[in-house]
Order: sequence, then C-alpha cells, then structure tokens
Amino acid sequence: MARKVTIRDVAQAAGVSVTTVSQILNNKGERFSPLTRQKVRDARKRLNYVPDFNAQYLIRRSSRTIGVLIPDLGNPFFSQFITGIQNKAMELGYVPLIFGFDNNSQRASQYLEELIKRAADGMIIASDILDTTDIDQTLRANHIPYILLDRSATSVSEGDHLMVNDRDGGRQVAEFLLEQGHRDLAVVMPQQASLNIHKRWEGFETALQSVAGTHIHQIFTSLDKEGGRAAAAKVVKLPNVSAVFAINDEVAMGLYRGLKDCGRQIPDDYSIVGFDDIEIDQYLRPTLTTVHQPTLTLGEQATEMVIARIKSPSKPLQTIKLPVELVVRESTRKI
Amino acid sequence: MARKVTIRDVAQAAGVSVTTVSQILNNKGERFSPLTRQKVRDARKRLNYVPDFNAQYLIRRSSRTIGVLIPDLGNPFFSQFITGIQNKAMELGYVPLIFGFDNNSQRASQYLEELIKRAADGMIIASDILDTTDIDQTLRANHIPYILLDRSATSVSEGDHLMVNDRDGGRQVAEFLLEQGHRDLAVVMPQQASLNIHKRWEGFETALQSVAGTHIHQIFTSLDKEGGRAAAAKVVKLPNVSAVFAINDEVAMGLYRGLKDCGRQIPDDYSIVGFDDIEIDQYLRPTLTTVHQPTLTLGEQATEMVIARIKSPSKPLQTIKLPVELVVRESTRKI
DNA sequence: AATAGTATTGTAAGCGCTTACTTTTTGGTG
DNA sequence: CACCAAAAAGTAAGCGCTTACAATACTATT
Repeated sequence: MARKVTIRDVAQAAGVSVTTVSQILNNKGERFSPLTRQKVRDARKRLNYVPDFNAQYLIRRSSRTIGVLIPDLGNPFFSQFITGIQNKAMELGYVPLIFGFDNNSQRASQYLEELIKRAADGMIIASDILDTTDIDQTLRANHIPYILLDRSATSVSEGDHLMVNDRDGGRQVAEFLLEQGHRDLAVVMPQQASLNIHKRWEGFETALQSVAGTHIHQIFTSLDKEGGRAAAAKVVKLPNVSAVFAINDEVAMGLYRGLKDCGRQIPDDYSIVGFDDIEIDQYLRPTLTTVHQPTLTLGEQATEMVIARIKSPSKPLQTIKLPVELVVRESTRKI
Repeated sequence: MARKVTIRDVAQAAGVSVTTVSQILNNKGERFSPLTRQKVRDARKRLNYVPDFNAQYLIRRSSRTIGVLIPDLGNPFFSQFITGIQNKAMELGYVPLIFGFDNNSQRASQYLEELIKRAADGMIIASDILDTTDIDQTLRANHIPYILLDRSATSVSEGDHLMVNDRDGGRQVAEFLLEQGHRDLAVVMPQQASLNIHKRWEGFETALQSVAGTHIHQIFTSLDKEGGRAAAAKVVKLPNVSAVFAINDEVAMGLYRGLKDCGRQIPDDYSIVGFDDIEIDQYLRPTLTTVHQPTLTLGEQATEMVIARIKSPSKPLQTIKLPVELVVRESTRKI
C-alpha cells in the first residue's frame, strides 16, 4: 500500500525541517518568518497532509477522545442521547467514539477493549449486560474515568453517577392512572431488568400498594418492539385490565401493534403509558402518553461529567439525578 | 494523570524483556519456554495490560479500521445500515468508527479529517452535503479507499460504486398507484435532493409521463418527519389529489401526523406510499406501504467492498446495484 | 574438553511526531 | 569591522511498540 503523506514529505516539499513544519502547523510558529510560514502552509495544502493521530498521541499522551458504548443504536432514545454527547463533546474539543453493541455482550467487551486500546481519555457506558466488576477493574487499572448509565451505584463502581429519577417516573404513572379511574393495571417489562428499569417498576408498585382495590399484573417480555407485540396477547387474556404501563416506549409501540392485531382500540379498550418520550411518540396514532426523559441533557451531562473527571481526577465525586415528567397525550383516557 | 500500563510494566513484572512480552502476547512466542509464557500471561492479567493501539499502528501500518460517516443516526434507515456494517466488519476483523454528523456539513468535514488522522484504512460515506471533490482529493492523496453512498458516479469519484435501484423504486410506486386507480398524485420531497432521492422522483415521473390523464404535484419540503408534517397542509389544499408519494419513510411519518391534524384519514382520504421500509412502518396505523430497501445488505456490501479494495487497491473497479421492491400494506387503497 | 547445534532470551532500531535545546544567520552598535 | 543580541531554523531524543538480528545458555557429540 502506498504510504500516507507524512510530515517529512511536507518538510521536504517546503524545503524546511520537520520541526519547522510541526511548529507552524500547531500554531506555535511565531518565531518563523512569514515567508517560511507561507511555504509550509502551501505545501500542506498541496499535499493534503493530515497529521497522524497515532503518532501525535504517543507524545501528547492525550487523545481528547471519549468512548461511548450503547446497547442499541436503533433505539431512538439512544440516538438522542448520542446527539447530546456529540454536541457537548465537540463543544469541549473532544471526539466521541461510538459503538453500538446490539445487546451482544461479547461484542460489548470487544468494543470496550478496543476503546482502551485506542486510548480513550474517558468513557460513557450505557449497558446492563457488561460485568461491572470487569469494567471497573480494567478501566481503573488503566486510569480511565467513566460513567455508567442504566445502572446505578453498585458497590464496585466508585465513580461519578448520573441518573434519572426512574422511581419517581413510575410513581407518576401510577398516580395518573389511578386518578383516571383505573384499578386493574398491567406492567410490561423484562424479567431481568436493569436497575433503572427496575426502579420504574418499584416506583409504580410502591405507589399502588397503599391503595385498596387495585391489582397489578406483571407481564414479562423482551425490551423491544417485538416484546411489546408479544405481550399484547397476554394482556387481552387478563379480564378487567384497563390500563397498561409499558416500561419503555419501544415496548409501547409493540403493544400498539399487538393490540391492534387483537382487534383492540387504544385508548378505548386500553390506556397505554410508555417511558422515555422518544420523538416518534407524537407521530403514533393515538399519540403516546409517556414519561419524558431529558435525553439530550442526559447525554450532555454525561459528557460534561467525564470530561470534568478527566481534567481533575481527584475532585470530589459527583452524583446527579435528573427529574422526569409525565406527558399526557391521547393513549390514555378516564374510565 | 497517572500513566497507563505499558508493555514495560508487564516486562518488569514478569522479569523478562519487552520483546518477550510482545512476542508472547501476539502469539508469536513458540520459541519461549512454557514457564516464561505463563509468567508473561499472568503479569498481563494482573496488571490489566491492554496494548496501545496508537503505538502498534505506527509499526504495523494498518489500523484495521473503517470510518463511517452518516448524516443522521436518528434515522432508523441508517441505524439498520450501520448494523450491517458492524456485522460484516467484525466478521472480517475490522472495527468501524462511526460518526453521525446530524446533517451539519461543518461537522461532517471535521469528522472526515478525524478519520484520516486516525488512519482509517477505508471509509464508507453516506452524505450529500460534503463536497465530493474535496473528499476525493484528501482521501486520494492519502491513499484511502472509500465508498460513497447517497450519491452515484460523479466525474470526480473514480472508486467503487454501490447503489440501490432508486429509479426502479420510483417506477414501481407510480405503476402501483396507477393500477389502484389514482390519477392525481402528489410527491413530497426536498427541493435540493441528493442523487438517490432524485432518481426516485425520476423513475416516478417517467413512469407517469406516458399515461394520459395523470397529474403530478411536487411539494418541496425538508427530508425529515417535520418536513412531512408541514407538507400535509399543502397536500390538503390540492383538489382531487388522492395519493401521496413520500420520498422516504420519515417524511411519510410526518405526513401521517400532519394529515391527521387536518382531520384526514389514511387510506380513505389519501393513499400514502413511502420509501425505505424502516422497521417502524409495520408499527404505524395504518401500516405503511413502501419500497423496501435491503438496508442490512447494503451495509454489509459496502463493508465488503471497501475491505476488498483495501486489500487489493488495484483490482478492477466494481459497481453493484441492489434491487428494491414495493411492499403493499394498509396505507393505500383502490379508488 | 572443545565444538557445534539448538533452545531461549535480549538488544536496538525505527514507525511519525513533538519539543527541549543547539546552531546558524541577521542586523544593529560602538 | 568586530561584537553581540535577537531572529530564524535545525538537531536529536523519545513516546510504546514490533521485529530483524544478536547473544547467551544448554545439550549432545566428537
């Protein structure tokens, strides 16, 4: 393979030394004459020289890179999250390296290793399938700060924490449905739920426990559209149930489809509430009542936090919990 | 910042030289005694050593990386496409570096430069906003093979080509709508369309031109949900129009919402056809009639092509055109 | 016991780049 | 015109790693 253009090529073309080129292209060239500066810039342009990051890193010891691990790039929640990361990262002069591991834990650890190899300065990991102890060990040994999402404080992870008030979201859903007169409720969620998902359930359940005459039916399924669709068949078999809490919007979308296939109407036959507030919700028919997460902010915050940690590794630990809010749309009704 | 674990640390811990460590960890250590091998592996594990990619690259001169530039990670079409890329890339031992530039051309060129810096072996670029001449020059000067999507053969780009038969897709839509008895048709599309989008229009228009008594109304809008929504208001003002061709599914989704806001029913008042066949289509009400693109395959093919080109830079150029197929669902009806 | 071969490990160069330090050139001054 | 400071440009080391080559330690053979 033909070689890439190197700094030496530029130096030669401009008739100067490599130092000169390096200094000038890094804007540290005050000491060089305007003529030399011009010659170097011209040569750079002519040869389309782009400095090699790998070589640069070796000296600078900073990649200004943050690694991002995402379970599912197809989930709009995460693409929104990523947008937040990108915006903030670029603003602060960092480059996000994004990997979607499609809920495949083997691929996840492959990518994690890849990010360490590539010397990411910090990481944002949204995963409930990677072994946190493992992550923590490797990352800690290599002094790479990171933020874990979709998980909360576990004993091993002593880093910063960023979370959303999932529990309160669950509570809000419960109270709203009660207020609308629903007493028989179903919840569609995975059996092996990550911590954040579980908290939604907890908040929901706790809020209902104290109210006499209510019944909750748990329906276990996978955390995606197909899971929601499959759950619909089980929902319709439960007599009396008038409202369903889908633990996230993807599942809610699946429910929409599944219930329709069973010939049921939303919200006439069932009130549906989701969680996340992804963009599509407003394009569904009926539009989806859901719990709004500050997804963009979440991405921005996560990025700010890692970068702050990168810059001062020893500053006091931080925990941020962002609020959520129920958004009432058309998929729910009073009975 | 505390240093990362280096090969020297491992060598010291194992009481051997760095060569020994390097050879053994790269599986070239047959010549070393089993004892030494074990010592090295133990030390590696104990210290959580991960070799520095940047240093490795400097010698190996191969990053086994392919860069991917995507206009909009939020568009399910692209997340599907990316999944195809990831699968194939991993299978062939490459790592995809993915950047979504959110239709921001400045950010796009920033990322492009970043990818060159990071020594991507090849690139897959899906963009209609980057200046192709620019891309071509920089990439060519640095001997980086690439595949351009959402564009077809332009005079500057002399690389391999991968495309989808957009023109035929447009034709299929036209013929289907004719067959269903529609004569007054609207097309919702951006005014500044990228080549692939434009071909959908061409195919559509050409197929209708020859048929007497048909009318086409072009409605220009942006290529996203919001654009489709805005277009609805214009659609309802056109008397007689009974069918709308949304140039992609995102736009179709916007139309769904906009038409509903105007109190119109699909397919009773309007038949709607989209393009892409993203997963959500089947979750919409009514499900969307659309042109199916082999998105996953597209990603896989693109990856295969760049990698093949990386391996043999001088093999004859290749052009692959994938077929598309109309999928009839519920959003269209006979009149 | 000297030699040769084999098994095992180490030395050192260099990838492309930055940077501390050194050298050369220039021009002003007595 | 000798001298010196400032301006301008270059030398060389070294980042973490791989690898061609060199060196050492054994073992077996004569």
